[in-house]
Amino acid sequence: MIRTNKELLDYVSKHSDSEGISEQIFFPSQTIIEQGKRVNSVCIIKSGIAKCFLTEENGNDFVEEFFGEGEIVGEIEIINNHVSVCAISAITELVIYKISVNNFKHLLETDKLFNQLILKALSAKIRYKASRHAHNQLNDVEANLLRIKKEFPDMFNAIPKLDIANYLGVTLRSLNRVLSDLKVRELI
Amino acid sequence: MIRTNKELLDYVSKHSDSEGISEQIFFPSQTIIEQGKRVNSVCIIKSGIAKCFLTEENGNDFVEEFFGEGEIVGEIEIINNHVSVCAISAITELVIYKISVNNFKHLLETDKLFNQLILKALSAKIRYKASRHAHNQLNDVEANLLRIKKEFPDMFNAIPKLDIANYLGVTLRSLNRVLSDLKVRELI
DNA sequence: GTCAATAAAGGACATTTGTCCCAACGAAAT
DNA sequence: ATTTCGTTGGGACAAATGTCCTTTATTGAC
Repeated sequence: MIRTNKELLDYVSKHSDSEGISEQIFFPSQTIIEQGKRVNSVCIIKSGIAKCFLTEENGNDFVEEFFGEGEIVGEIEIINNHVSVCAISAITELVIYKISVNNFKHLLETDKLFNQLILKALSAKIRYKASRHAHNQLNDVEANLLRIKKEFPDMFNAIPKLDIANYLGVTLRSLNRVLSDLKVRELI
Repeated sequence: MIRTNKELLDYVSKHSDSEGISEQIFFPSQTIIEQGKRVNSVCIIKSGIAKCFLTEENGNDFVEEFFGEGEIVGEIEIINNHVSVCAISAITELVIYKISVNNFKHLLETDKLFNQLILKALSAKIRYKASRHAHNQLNDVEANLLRIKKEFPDMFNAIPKLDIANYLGVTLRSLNRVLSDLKVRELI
């Protein structure tokens, strides 16, 4: 449920003393990337949890993913030269490695290992999006909830309920209903 | 609604006389890639429409995307060295360019332009998956249907209804209900 | 030509989820 | 101390979607 990318984190922390990589701290609820805006650097999470989400015209949010250590954000926008489709904001306190656009492009072109790590990171994102959304669409809230709870039993202590509801694509009311029902049936 | 990638198609057709690229024809309902199996070549669609879908344990299908000219399949599995999460099958008659695993890896490492085209193709897949699934989760069937109908007005003549229902993540019954309701209200 | 399999259409009812409320609690600000 | 606001919890009802079943064409296999 919380995506990580250890290989990429290892690479970046080994190169973190280089000139092109800096560190930055964000506090809970701070925004790292805004939806619909141009991205001016790529970020890799050193520690903490962030949410990647999308706000629809009607004001509803959908949480695409929760990102943990080693996950990268902003790379898609730079590769495709587009504004961001999603917003990224900190859930816990967050430490990130920041790479400028030019540095990122330069690494991608000159560093074979980095290029491969990015290809792998993109492929991994597609894989888990595919299976996650298929599950989400094909099962009811209870099944989806039990599934993520299994992956991350402590989620309710780490992530606000509204974010979890938005990750499941349902209202907070529905999440609460399913939760209290599971408690009655002693399944949770 | 039907994804295409003109840039990639141009590249591949220019190189299609090289030794590493062959052509192959598939007929409607034939399988190009099986779910859960190792992939032994990358395919780029020259013409026709294919569906990329995932079958859950309960037997239900979810259609991830419809692929048209220039879309690539199998690259994710090779980059991440995994079995396929999805299956690919032909909806119309299909002509594909086939690149062997080794040739694909070789191109990725030695041809800067090809490398960039693959990075872009992966990023594009993530972008449209993100916005598509957010819409799907946050709106009802009617809204989702009208949205794809706008993109591809002729879809019901090109794609079986069950596939469209599985793309929307609902049952055929629900799709029919919405359709007849729209007809009554003369919105379709 | 016949038969099985597949696609399409929809009735009737059950279940799931959303909407609109109201209420309690705790954290942070004044 | 009071106020405000975000978070949590849930009742009552409405709306959306699923399940199960029946029917009608159509196509392809034999």
